[in-house]
Parts: sequence; structure tokens; C-alpha cells
Amino acid sequence: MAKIKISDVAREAGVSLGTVSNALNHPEKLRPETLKLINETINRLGYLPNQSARQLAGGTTKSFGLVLPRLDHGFSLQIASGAHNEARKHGYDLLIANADNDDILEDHYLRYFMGTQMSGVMVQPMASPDWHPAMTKIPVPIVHLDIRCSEPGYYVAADNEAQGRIIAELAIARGARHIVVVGRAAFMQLTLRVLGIHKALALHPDIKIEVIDAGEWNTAADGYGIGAQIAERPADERPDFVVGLTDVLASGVISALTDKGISVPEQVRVAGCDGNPLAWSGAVPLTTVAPPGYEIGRKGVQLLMEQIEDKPAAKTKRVRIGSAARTVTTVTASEGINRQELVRPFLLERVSTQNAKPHPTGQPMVPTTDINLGAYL
Amino acid sequence: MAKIKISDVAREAGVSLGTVSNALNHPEKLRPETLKLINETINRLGYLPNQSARQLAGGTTKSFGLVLPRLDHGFSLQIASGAHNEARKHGYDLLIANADNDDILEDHYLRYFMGTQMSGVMVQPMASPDWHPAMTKIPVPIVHLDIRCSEPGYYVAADNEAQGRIIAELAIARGARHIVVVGRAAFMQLTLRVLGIHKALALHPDIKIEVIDAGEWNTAADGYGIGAQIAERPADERPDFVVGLTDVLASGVISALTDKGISVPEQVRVAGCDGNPLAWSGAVPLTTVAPPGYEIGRKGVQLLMEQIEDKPAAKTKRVRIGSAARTVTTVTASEGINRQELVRPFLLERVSTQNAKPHPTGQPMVPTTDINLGAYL
DNA sequence: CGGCCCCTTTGATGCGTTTCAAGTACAAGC
DNA sequence: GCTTGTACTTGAAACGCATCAAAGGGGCCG
Repeated sequence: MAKIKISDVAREAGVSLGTVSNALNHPEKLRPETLKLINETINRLGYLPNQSARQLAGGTTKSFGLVLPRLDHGFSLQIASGAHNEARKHGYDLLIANADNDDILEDHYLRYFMGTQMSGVMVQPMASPDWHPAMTKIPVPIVHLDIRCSEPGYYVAADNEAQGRIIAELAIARGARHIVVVGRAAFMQLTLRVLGIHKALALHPDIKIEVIDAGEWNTAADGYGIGAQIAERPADERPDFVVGLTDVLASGVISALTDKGISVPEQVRVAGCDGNPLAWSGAVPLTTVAPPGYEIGRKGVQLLMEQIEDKPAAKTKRVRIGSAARTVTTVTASEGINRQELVRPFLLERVSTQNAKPHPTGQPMVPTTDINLGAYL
Repeated sequence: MAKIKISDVAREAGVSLGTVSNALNHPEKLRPETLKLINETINRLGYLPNQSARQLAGGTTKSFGLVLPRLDHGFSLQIASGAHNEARKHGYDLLIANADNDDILEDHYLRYFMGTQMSGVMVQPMASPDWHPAMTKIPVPIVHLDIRCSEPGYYVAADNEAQGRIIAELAIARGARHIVVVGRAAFMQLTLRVLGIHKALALHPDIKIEVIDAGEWNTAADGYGIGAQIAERPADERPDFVVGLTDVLASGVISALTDKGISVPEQVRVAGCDGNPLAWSGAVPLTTVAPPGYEIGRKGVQLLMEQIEDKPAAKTKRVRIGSAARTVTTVTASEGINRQELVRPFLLERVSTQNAKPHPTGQPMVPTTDINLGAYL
């Protein structure tokens, strides 16, 4: 069962090679009967075009690549979802690679995508948004997600710092005296969230803050370990508010605390950060900041499309979404700020399971409490 | 910034084209100094090999494709995770495509992967595991996941029917009198789960069972809608046990019920099916059957590797994992049953958040209760 | 009947690699 | 000094397809 190629189809159908190619790519150029004949032959033979050859000959495919640090964070999934829908809307395919929290792998997949003649590539980078200098020379549109990177470059950033601030505001509003933040330090976005927390707490020197590194994976197990450690402290050294920089971490902490007989949220409040789908739905009594992942994915693809469609446009374009506010700010190097759009608010506080609401469509609904977002506008 | 190709590198480094190619693929064949020189040139120029050309010329890439019906189901993510780890172990890349619950898209991506000279392709199909006849002629190793398909073919199936049975057993054990099952009918695996439930209830004609189609997406919103509808029924028509064929559905139901003042699990018990990561971790008071997705992904890649490494071997190979039992059964056409391995048990009942345990490594830990799994061995 | 034009089909060319048989340079052995 | 061998390196030939200039065929007009 040697692979069937276009020439086999051509011979079998009694037409020339170029005609079969046209049947595939420019069917309108063929006489209907010829087209029909060819299609039948294709089906009969089970011919499948060799994508590599197509790309080589044709120059590009209508597909985008997306490199994600991990698949089990609700936030990344929302990015994937937004990107997927937007890409399909433009007739593009979306291929996803999981870098598995490994920056070498991230780089690997990135190069892979760039070398595959993808029409564009997106990354949610873990640490180093700033590219190997030579990389910038590569003529493949690229957009960085969830991070700001230095010029030249396109990015769509959620304001991670603001997410931290929001969580901190919440903690303050709930009367926290001692906050523990749990998360993987090497993960840049998380570091920004921590920064935001620190900034928000700057005016509250009486509130004690402590940051615990969650190890390499940010898994529930890591969270559990830390939660257990917290539970074993004497009551007066125990925090009254724990921030999991990731929903999974947060739920691991909750799990450990309750296991050890410490009640959540009565004795210790726990908040996450990810907007995991299960959190919206109300089954999880987890307070979480939900960064607008869906929007970010969507915008990312839009930025890719812009680069594809009018190359000569602005070299640099940045979009910051929901920077702790409810707007999308689009900044073009040449134009300055040019647009603001309404975006879903993104703090979801769950005190009980009582305030859950369904989301209307495939898009996530994120209920919100009114913790003065205005301050960050 | 025209694209830099291998010949540019060769010219710049003063060696021949073939030598640069060797530097990339068979570095051991080169004199160390030559290799060094070439690598420096590559970096200086920012050269990135054209994957399409490589694939065309080389015949294949060391990469697998995985088509998933959706990214937001914990189960699919576990498959991806297992497949990823196993693939990397063998030095292969894994590319993931999201079919978004659309069988046309599923087919599209499948063809795409097959045509990309992937070394192998895996699908978690939604409906039609049985291929267009011509498809079987295509010489790309393919493995179906989470489903059984007719010969010839390789698959790794979780026993969905058994998952249904297990849930039903649980319901019976908890004294259910009226069970409502919620899920998208068109989704084959879900249908099997329903079948399992029916079978388990065959001996209990006194237990009323009702199946509600969840619409197209199986989202939390769908679950919420159905939950709301259930909540509005008069008390005596209301079920005392709801099965969400998906964790997200289940949590949507929980959300609606609690919103409407019906307490879970006191008045109505709700169970899911997916083993969502957040469910393991203890933040979610959700009873769920956790199919061994991680194992399935792993096995899938192993089957791909077998096909790659010894082509002439058995044409058909089926693996059924954790068929409601704790074993992996490997069946080869020629050999019959030949192996059994221990696998994690997979029922996770959460009555409260008290029984959560961390999972030891990146792999999911699934606590279990002892609801006679033995019966299904 | 010849000339023109339009619609359709043809097939040679090149895309950027890998591969591999053939080549080169150099060292060791006689 | 010649041969044999070793260690690298070379470059031409595919890989399967899209493209596009050119050829073919048919209808229409003069």
C-alpha cells in the first residue's frame, strides 16, 4: 500500500497532474464533469494530499500554531478556545503544542512551528519573552500572549500585575492580616501577579505577606503539600488568606487544609487565579480571578491576521486586555491608543455556591462582585 | 528578510549543502570543528530548517498528531498529558488539534495530520470510529482512543459502558429511586455510558431512569439549564440522583440546583464523569468516575510505536483499559489475550472535601471507594 | 472557410530538504 | 613511493505538489 500521490490520481482519471492539483485548489477553474471525475477518483483511491509537499510548493498553509505552557490550566484552555474559534472564522487551522512547563520544549515547538510554514505562531511564554535576536528576523508572524515583550513585537497581554492587585484588594476587603501566596516563582506571569499583590499591599504595612514557591509543576499535589505545611503551623503563625497563583494550586491547598481540620473559608480563606471552567459553574467554592483568556486568544489571532493581511502596517502592536479594568486597550506604535472595548469583568468571588450563573453561550460567564475595579481604570 | 535556507548557510560557512544537512541530522559524521563552524553560522544567520521540505525529503517526522473532541474535558486533557509524556519519552513531538465537538472538523484535522507525514495519528472520535473504507489504505499508523472500532484497526478503549455501570452501582448503593442522566446523545462514548447505566439498572425495575439530552456542547451552561429545569419540578417528580455524563455538566447542574435552593447532596446527589483535575484535588465536592485518560494516552502512543517499529506485526491490536476493572487487557489478533497490568482504580466519590489526597507526581491520583468493582472483572 | 477569442487542460519548473554514491584528503602500512 | 584504508565532504537526484506559460479545443464572427 504505497502512498498514493497526485500523479496516480491523474493517471487513473486520465487527466494531467496539473488538473488534479487544480481540482484541489481551484475547483472553479475546472469543467464540472472533470471535477466530478477527479473527485470520484480521489475517493476511490483514498488519495490524501501530502501537506508537506503542498506547503513546500505553495509557500504557506492556512494554519496557526499555538504553544501553551500547560494544558491543565483553565486560563490556557480559554486562550486555546478563543484562538480556535477566531482562527476557524478566518478559515485557518489551529495546532496546539504543550510545552509542559519546560522552556526548552517551548523553544523547540516554537521553532518547529516557525519552520512548518505556519501562517502564524502564538505563544504563551513561561519566562523569556525576549527572543533570540536572530529569531526576530524570521518572517513568520508571531504574537506573544499573556505577557509583554520588548520591541519589536506583537503581544496581547493580560495585566497579570493587576490580577495580583485585585486579589490583594479582595484580601484587604475581607480583613486579611496575614497572606500567603503560593506559586511557581520561575513562571513569569505568576511573578507579576505577586508584584501586583505587593504593590497593593504597600499601603498596608500591617498586613503580613509571605510567598511560597510551589515547585516545578504548580500541580494540585504541590498545593496540597504547601497546604499541609500551613496547616501544621501554630495557629498564630497561620495565614488567614491564601492565594494560589493557579486554581489547581489553590484547590490543592483547600484540600490539605480541610483534611487537616482547618475549615475554608471560615478559618482560612483561599483564592485562586485562572478562572477554571469548573469554578464558574458553581461546583467549586473557590474564589478566583479569571483573566480574559478567551479574549486574549481571539485578539491574538486577530493580530496574526493583521500581520498577514497588511504586512506593511505598524511593526509593533500591543493589546492589553482587561488590565484590571474592563477594557481592551489597543496600542499601535504609530497611532497611540486607538480603541477601547468592553470586556467581561473578571473577578469571581465565591463565598458559597449560591451566586453561580450559567454562561450564555460557549463563552465563559464570569460573575463578579463589586470590589472596586474602578480604582484601576 | 527573505527566508534563509540551507544553501545560504552552506555558502556562508564555506561548506557544501549536504554537510549542513548532516550537521543537523547526523552530527556525529562531521569533524567537530566543521560542526562548530556550521552551528555558529546557523545561529548567526538565524536559520530555521523548513519542516515541510524535511518531511518531503525525509519521508517522515518524528511527531504524532492527536485530535481531541474538546479541550475542556478533564478526560481529554489526561489523554493529552499521557500521550505527551510517552511521546516525548520516545523523542517524538505531539501536536494537538481541537475538533470542537464537530465531526467535520474532526475529519478535517485527521486528514490534515495524515497528510503531514506524521509518524502516527490518534483520535478520540466523537461518533464514527469506522472509517471511510479508503482511509484504511493510508499507510499512517492510527490509533483510536476511548472507543472500540471494527477491524482492521488499533484502539485503546476505556470501557465507557462500565463507567456507566459503576455510576449506576453507586446510585443504587446510595439508595437512589429516580435517576436523571444528563449528556449529549450524539456523543458516542456518552451513549455507551448510558447503556451501562441501563444495564446495571435492569435488575432494579423500581428505580426510575430518565435521560436528558444536554444539547450540542455539554457545557456548564447546558448543565445549568437542565439543573434549573429539574429544580422547578414538583418535589415528587424530582430525581434524587443526577448523573452528569461530563464533569462540567454535573457541576452546572449542581450550580443550578443550589441556586434554586435545593441542597446537594442532601436532597439530590450529583455525580460526574471525567475525573477533572479539580475534582481530584478536593476543591470540588463532586463524585466522579475518572476514566484512566492518562493511561489511555500513554498506551495510544505505545501502540503507535509498535506499529512504527515492527510494521509486519499483528494488523489489529486492541487494548482495553480499566474496563471497570483494574486491569489493562491487551488483545492481539494473532495472540489472543496476552497481558494484564495493574491500573489505577477509577471511582472517586466525594461526599465531602474530607477524603482528598494529593497525587504523588504529575500523574493524577484518584482516591477510590470500595464499591464492588470486583463485579466487573 | 479562416481568424479570433475564450475556456480548459497540460506539463515542465522549482520549492528546501535528505540521502547516498562518489569524491577528496590524509595517514598508515608495505 | 605506492597502496589501502579511514574520515569527511560533496553534489546530484529525488520527495509530491502548486504554479503558470503555453497549448488545445470549440464557438463565433466576418
